[in-house]
Amino acid sequence: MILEQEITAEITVAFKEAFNTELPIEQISLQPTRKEFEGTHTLVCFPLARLSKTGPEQTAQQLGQKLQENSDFISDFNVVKGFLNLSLTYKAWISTFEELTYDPNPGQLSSTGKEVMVEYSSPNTNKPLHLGHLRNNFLGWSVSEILKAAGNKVHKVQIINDRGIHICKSMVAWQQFGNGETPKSSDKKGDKLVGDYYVQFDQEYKKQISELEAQGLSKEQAETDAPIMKEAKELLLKWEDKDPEVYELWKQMNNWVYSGFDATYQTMGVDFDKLYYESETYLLGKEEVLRGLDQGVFYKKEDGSVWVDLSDQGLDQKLLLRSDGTSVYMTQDIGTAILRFRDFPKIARQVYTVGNEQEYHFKVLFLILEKLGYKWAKECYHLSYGMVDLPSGKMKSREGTVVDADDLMQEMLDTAEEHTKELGKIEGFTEEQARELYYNLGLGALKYFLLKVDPKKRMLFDPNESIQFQGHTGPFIQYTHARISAILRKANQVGYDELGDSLLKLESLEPVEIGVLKLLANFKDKIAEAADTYSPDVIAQYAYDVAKEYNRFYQEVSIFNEENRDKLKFRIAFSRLTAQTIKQAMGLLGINVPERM
RNA sequence: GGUUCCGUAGCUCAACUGGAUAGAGCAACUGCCUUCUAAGCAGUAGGUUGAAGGUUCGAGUCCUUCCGGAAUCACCA
Repeated sequence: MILEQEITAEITVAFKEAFNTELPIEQISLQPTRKEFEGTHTLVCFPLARLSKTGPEQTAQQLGQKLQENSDFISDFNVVKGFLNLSLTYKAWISTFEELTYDPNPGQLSSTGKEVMVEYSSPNTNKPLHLGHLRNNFLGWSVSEILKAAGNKVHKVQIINDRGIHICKSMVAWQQFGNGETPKSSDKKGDKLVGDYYVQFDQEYKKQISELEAQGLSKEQAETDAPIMKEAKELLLKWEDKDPEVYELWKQMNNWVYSGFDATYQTMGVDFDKLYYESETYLLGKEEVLRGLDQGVFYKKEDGSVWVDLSDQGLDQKLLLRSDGTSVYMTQDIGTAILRFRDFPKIARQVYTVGNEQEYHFKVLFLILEKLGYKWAKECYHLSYGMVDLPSGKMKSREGTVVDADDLMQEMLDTAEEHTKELGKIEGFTEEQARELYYNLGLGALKYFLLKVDPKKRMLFDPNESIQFQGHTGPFIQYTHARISAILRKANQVGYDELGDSLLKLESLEPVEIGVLKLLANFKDKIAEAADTYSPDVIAQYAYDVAKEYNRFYQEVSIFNEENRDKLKFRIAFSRLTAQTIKQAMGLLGINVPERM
């Protein structure tokens, strides 16, 4: 990246000399040279033709000439149409390598001095986590790491929707059908147990509705009259009144869920710095809505419900408080946002990692916060990601097509084990090391699969076709790292792992080596790009490119059979730098890279 | 119906934000293990970028109109 700055600087100078005109830096579009042409960097000269007052091709030609004459690191050039392809001297590449190798903060951009909050996960406490949550968590966690690497201080948080009618449904079902079942007594994960009662509530509810309908009630009437639903609503009221018995049950069932979630989070390898609970923020949201009402930002309808009118923004009217004074989803989110900026007054940006089905909700939320007079409202950002679809379409719990997070992760571990054993690669592994490897490979494959895709886009997951371990996958990249590790172990044994003054004595580089170096030099740029666009897929693609290019080198060039000792030492140091870069890039995705596999 | 997003090889995804002959992986086919790990490497084949217009040196990318799909528009969360 420093390389590109230097090239850009040289171009500016050369342009002025050649055409006697200033070339504004933003006009310089430097891009990687396509592999069918000679060179590594390409300057697009079409836009420059206007300034140079000659054709694009001539511009490129003259500019190339000047660069070659004046620059001590541009060795050659060629022009194809308006494209100026530049080749750099091997010395330029060696000094690039040197810079990277002795970089005291590899993979870490200098501090921006900014604090960022990233919210992700935020599940309901009535259903176990599923495939969609996996994408959400991996994304949010990875974006957090990328933002850190880009020089920000990051707070990872989530809001837990622990309050509301949904949890009351599980409570009612448990009271009616549970016979005092606990996670311990049934040996079930707490979130699964509570989830089962939620399903049971739904079944019972439907049964009661059809019974009532059979008795001649209308559908709407049956839905409100069903005894089990009445009971759930009653429970919610009691909860709001802090009825001790109800509150106790609520707490107990939520705790079951939390311990179940914790186990899942641990397997996923994600964590949080702070948790927010809806039960602790919704009252603040209510206050804010009432304050807004006083200030005339909102208005009240005859039935007592409170609304905001966003028709001047091209949106509709939106309910903020029900006629009975209870809060809705939006109310809680208003409270949460405000509380967060109170807790962390310095945060410059708040990122909400939430599915794209809620785009409208967040648009409205941010507008409301602005109307309430919060200046930071424009710093709120909805990191909207696409759903994970199954071949049959959307996941539907009613149709039993939900892919459970725990099950899927376990399946990945099993597949990893199967593959590894098939390949006969666990010689000399202890039981524990083998298990660790299966975990790293299984989760690596899963995380890579979910993160390599542009977050904004919906993606497809076919449960019948297991996630690949070959090709453009996590294990491919992990494998490259393991191979390099083997080389480094050997180098350490044979004693060639010190670079010494070998770099000074090198007289050439292989094209593949330059290919890898060019990629390695891009790492920080990629981090910046990924941070700017909240896109772990940029890093995923990058790690793949590095691994792919290194494998080419590995195949073409021998390390330990190299007779020239300086070359040999360089290749080892070069391999080490590659491994380090792969490790860091994969680390940003939450993927561990093994030393052996 | 209004709004927003999407449509690229048989399948899953890219394309440096308007740049060269649209690239990878999987699946298919052909080579490469007595040499640092073949979860690898090299190659063949596969495309009218949903369609038609337009903008310009240049369009998968921007504009218009169609076609097809998704999300959203609740006193649900």
